[in-house]
Amino acid sequence: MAMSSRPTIHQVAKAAGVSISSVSRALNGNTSNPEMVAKVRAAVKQVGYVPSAVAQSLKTQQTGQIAFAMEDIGNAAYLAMVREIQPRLREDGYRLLLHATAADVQDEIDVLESLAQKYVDGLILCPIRVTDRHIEALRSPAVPVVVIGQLPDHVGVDNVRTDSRQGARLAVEHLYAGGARRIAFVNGPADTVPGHARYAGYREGLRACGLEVDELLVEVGDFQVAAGQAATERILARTDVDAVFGANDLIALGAMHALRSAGRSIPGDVQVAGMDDTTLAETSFPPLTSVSLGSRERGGIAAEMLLARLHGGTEPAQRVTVPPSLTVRQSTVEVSE
Amino acid sequence: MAMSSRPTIHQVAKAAGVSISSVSRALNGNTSNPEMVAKVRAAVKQVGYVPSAVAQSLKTQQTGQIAFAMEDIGNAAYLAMVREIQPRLREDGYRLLLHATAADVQDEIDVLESLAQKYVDGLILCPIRVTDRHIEALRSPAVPVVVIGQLPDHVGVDNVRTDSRQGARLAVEHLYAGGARRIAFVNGPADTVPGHARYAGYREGLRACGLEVDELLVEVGDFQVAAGQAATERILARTDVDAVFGANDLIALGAMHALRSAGRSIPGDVQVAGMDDTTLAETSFPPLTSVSLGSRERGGIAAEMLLARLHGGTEPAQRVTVPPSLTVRQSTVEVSE
DNA sequence: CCTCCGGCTGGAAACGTTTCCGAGTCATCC
DNA sequence: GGATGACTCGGAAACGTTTCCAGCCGGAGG
Repeated sequence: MAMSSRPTIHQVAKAAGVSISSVSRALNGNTSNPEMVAKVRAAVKQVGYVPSAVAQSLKTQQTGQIAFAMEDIGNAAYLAMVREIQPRLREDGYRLLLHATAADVQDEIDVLESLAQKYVDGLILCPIRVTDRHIEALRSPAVPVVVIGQLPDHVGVDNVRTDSRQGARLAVEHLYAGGARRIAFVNGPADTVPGHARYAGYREGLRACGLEVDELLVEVGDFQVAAGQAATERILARTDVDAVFGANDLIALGAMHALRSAGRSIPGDVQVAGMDDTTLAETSFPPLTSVSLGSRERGGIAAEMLLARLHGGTEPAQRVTVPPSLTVRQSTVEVSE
Repeated sequence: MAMSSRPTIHQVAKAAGVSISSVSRALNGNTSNPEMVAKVRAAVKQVGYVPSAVAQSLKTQQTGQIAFAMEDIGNAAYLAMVREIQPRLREDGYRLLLHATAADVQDEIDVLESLAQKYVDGLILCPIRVTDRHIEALRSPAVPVVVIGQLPDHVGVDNVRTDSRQGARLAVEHLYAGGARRIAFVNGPADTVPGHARYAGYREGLRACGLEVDELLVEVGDFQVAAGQAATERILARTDVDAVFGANDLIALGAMHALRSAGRSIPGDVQVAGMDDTTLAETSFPPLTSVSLGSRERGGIAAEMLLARLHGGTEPAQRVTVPPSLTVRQSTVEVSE
């Protein structure tokens, strides 16, 4: 168990009868002498040498690691990103470090500040809120950072975002087209960036359809199934609806449960739409119409941007916007034109 | 952007007018002189010093990182583990590294062998198959390893497992108690450890209930919704069933879709049960009865075991078995006794 | 034949810490 | 008052690599 410590490059050098510099060169392909390479290879195998990643990092100033920080990996949107990011990074030989911040601002700041420890070569960050302290910490990060999500214009950081406001509007318009006139909205916390944008999109969509905003139709909870269900029940208790738009798929799922319990059929009596287009939407009953915010795509793009920086890209900070799109399934009424 | 490199302990020493050893001591709490500490703190703030994690690692031989390797983070069972593991590790100051092996044996071996690079202090591994090469690589790992899943007895590695065979049996017996006599089974790949065990448990359960195994009732796909749906359709096309047991929740969800399409009510006409007791089971319609294999719990235990090793635990390899339990929801018939 | 040049090799200096060890300071105790 | 001890601090070695540099050798050219 407590083996003597692993062999170092010195033992290899001794076994091969050459200097450590020659071993290093042979292993890193900086030698043209095939004999030397063979000798070193043999010695490596003989002593069972594996280079120390830490020592290499110290010398080369690269760790081969990239961090991804988000609220909670349990959230399907972040999950989709991870599933896209990890393989891409791996392709380029990077390992992935996961930070779950639990939506704690201090945690996010900590992550940003700990970058100066240089334990990773780069960071992909999904802040749920953007505070002044975030902006301050993003001013000159110790390593390249890509932010996924909304960000004030003046922050000079690579950024990939979507337009969830526009997405919310799409959903509302679709529900309207399907015949809905009393469209309820169940939101997540209003003081989060997504919560704010989705609410704005909801109102915008109503206005575009010529409908008034009726606060009786709006409820807030968090971004979870139970909250969606409870919020929908509150709405049903006080007014009539013919559609419910959930600020994410979990909320919409909760809404479906509440509606079913109240004896409403979907989409016959009430249409339901969600947001994020996660696998939950595909597999729910009935399958849920959902606004796709391109999570996978955003993850992939963020990874590409970060890798480009790490490969020496030095152009000014980029910004990419992934447009939302609507995936229509059976929880809403589709109008063929 | 390309700032001059971050200040080192040397700049701090110079700024404070003391030696680097004093700086190190002051920062690590090995100094009793408060003046010295104050002076150093001030200098640190002044030059904006943050210690290099890499250099510290090299010197202390610890990285503060732990790896978790599993098939696919998209799998809800692994997700549950991660959500349990990450906060626990974080409590003790460890960062989490994620490896998704895509069920590739070579990948898993690579992870094990790369441990010799010492880029992490420990590993939690969820192998989907256990080959001789696994066992060989586990013989004397460079850092402590905890395996989640079945493992031959003679492998001297900390191990936390569940009894999915027993779990499958529980499900079958529950379906039988609810009145089912033709209980179909939709499995994942039979050559995986879970696939094998669950099939064995299914047969065992039937036998315990005095039922015969009818191969017409058994189908195999992979552990996904679509496969579960397709497999269920194949079964329905050739025989009658009054219950379907899916080898995981995704399969069971697919089965529910297939049954509904075929016009069967759940649980009236056909009962359905799944396995893993993921959030999907809670949120599906109707909520899915599912066998819990204690994923969260196993993750937590694995984390504890690993941390115990890292804190110097030197007792022989432990094995913990988490018993399966049944979570009954509306997709099956409960018999009150 | 001597010089110059190019290619390999080995020694040594980094990378940024922690920690061992010896030297110095000060107070205490005989 | 001098020796002894307890403490603190600075220098230097170490952790395991990569890479610069100088030296060596052989071959080619004058």
